[in-house]
Amino acid sequence: MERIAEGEYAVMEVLWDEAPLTAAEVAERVPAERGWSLATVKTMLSRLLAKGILAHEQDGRRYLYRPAVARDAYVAAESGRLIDRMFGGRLTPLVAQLAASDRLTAEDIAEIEEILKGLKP
Amino acid sequence: MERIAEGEYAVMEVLWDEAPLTAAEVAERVPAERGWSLATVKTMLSRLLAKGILAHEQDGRRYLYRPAVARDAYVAAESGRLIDRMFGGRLTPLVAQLAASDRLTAEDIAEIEEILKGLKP
DNA sequence: GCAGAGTGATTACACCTGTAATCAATAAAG
DNA sequence: CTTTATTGATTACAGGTGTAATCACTCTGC
Repeated sequence: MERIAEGEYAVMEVLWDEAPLTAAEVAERVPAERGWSLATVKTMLSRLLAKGILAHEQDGRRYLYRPAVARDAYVAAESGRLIDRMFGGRLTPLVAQLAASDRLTAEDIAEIEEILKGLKP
Repeated sequence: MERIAEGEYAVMEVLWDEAPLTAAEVAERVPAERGWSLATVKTMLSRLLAKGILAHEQDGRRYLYRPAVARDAYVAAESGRLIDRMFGGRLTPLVAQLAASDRLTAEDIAEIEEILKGLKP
């Protein structure tokens, strides 16, 4: 699966949330902090199309864009890449790392334990 | 903290493992799959120096390179970025995601439970 | 002393990314 | 019909990255 650049990811967030949308609708929904022009959004859409991350269908004179890659699938791939690169492919050291850096609240811990319990046969 | 590009990361792995090293020594230790020339390694070293990720000390006619950023600190920062971007800053959905994608062995689960237990007051 | 090997510095170049502007076609408004 | 607004396509351009080659020194071995 092709990588999604940081900026492109902002566009995908929009379309994963709601699709299909026109270019203009996507531009409206991109977080305002980006301060993007419509032109910039259109560039992102073209690149995502070229990468096969988006698909589009004709709607009169314009296109409707929709994700061609599920968010879950992408997020799983990207997390896997990070874990492979930094933790030798193992999740345990990541958890240890985050634990050691105080990023886990008591609530997080409880939730994670819950998830893990559900995995045991 | 400046980002470390994918290729640069391979150089950092070497130096986090053993330092200080000369450019030639780093080149020897970079994974052979990369197929890098010495020149390429030197470029990486220069860029990492410019970014302040590496430091160097003179050793006669050449330099000895050593990390200026601890591996743990970098890995924590980078993991945090991913988690912020993809999981709204929460670790729980990451674990859920990985759990759902079959990346956790029974052993992993046990280890993570062990870690979490150690965190509880 | 001179030729060759090793070293950092400088330069190169294509591709990706962020951030658009411009263009050509067409639909909408008047 | 003619002007205007929309829309996708094409082009632009600087900065980062992968992947080096070349240059200018300077030790080392003869």
